[in-house]
Amino acid sequence: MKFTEAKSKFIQTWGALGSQWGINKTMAQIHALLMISPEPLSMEDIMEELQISRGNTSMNLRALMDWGIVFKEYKPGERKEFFTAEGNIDELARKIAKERSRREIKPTLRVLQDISAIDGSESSKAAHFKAKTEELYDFVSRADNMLEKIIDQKENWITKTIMKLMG
Amino acid sequence: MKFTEAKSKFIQTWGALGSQWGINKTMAQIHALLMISPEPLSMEDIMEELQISRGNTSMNLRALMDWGIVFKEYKPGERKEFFTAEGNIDELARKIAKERSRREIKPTLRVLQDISAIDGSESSKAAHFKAKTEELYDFVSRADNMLEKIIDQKENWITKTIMKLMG
DNA sequence: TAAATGTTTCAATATGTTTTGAAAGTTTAA
DNA sequence: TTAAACTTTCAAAACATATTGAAACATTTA
Repeated sequence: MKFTEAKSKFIQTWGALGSQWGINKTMAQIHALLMISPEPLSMEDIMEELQISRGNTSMNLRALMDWGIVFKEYKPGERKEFFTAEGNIDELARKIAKERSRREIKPTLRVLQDISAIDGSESSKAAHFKAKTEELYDFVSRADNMLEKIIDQKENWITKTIMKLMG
Repeated sequence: MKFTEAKSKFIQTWGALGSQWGINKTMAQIHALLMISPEPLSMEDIMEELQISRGNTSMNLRALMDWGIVFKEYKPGERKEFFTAEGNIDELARKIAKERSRREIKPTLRVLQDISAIDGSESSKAAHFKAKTEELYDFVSRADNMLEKIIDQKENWITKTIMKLMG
């Protein structure tokens, strides 16, 4: 396979993966492009490379910066803004895990806690509901704790975690 | 909060969570409904409760059965088919993790392996690309292994994993 | 066998999301 | 201060995905 082909395949694959995980395609593609670029890229570069509009590029760069996985850079003598992706993959994964926990798991836990507070003696259906949602709360909350434990092992967390699990 | 309100809130929340994770809303809602129902439900029951069409119900029930987290049941004397959700939450999580690994992580690994096989000596850009995709392959493959290790601890895997991580 | 009961399929439609591009906004340099 | 260089915003348009519902299909019972 040629470099250009491999590059395009990588960007497409990363984009498709993003969609499956609720991240929009362009956002994932911009991230892919920045990740494999040895040099910071300008907005123009990105637009040109991915053939997308200025507005689209701008909005998705902002979203990536909100996630903390893309950074703005200034080059001396250049008025344009340049962008780079988090280069360390461990760090990248930690940031994504943290954000998803904050944006999705934590709010879900709050809802589960709220609704499992209903009166279970009202009916047997209510009792079953209460039991199930409590069980779910318990599970999700443990899973979230586990996630935190794993990603809090600053360096080389994947390797460290596997080691501990094998012991 | 009243039972009916709590129930509807649960179904809505589960549906929204599903969308964020690339699972369609109705599919997640049907699953939520079955999960909190003490009795198996018929297609009619589901249509009525969620106010959705027969076709939609049928397709999403099939998808849930493909995932192995909803089962078809027959009641003696009844001609209709009834449906139940996997009742054990640990088992539910294991099945979902397994399926996502199979459907998404494994194919991504194959692509990463393919594209990181390019000739890196062609240019410094190609070299950087090769290095990055190799690094990514390495990481994703370790993460997938970790996931497998975690979910292979049949019972109470969440608790077991936390214990090991604390030691 | 035909009628009744039930399920699946799929083209058309509705709904939801992303993308565009031009206008408005911002910053810099002279 | 004004013009030039650049970025952001947002309504409209394009695109993608989910949903409907009626017809086709399957199974059971009489």
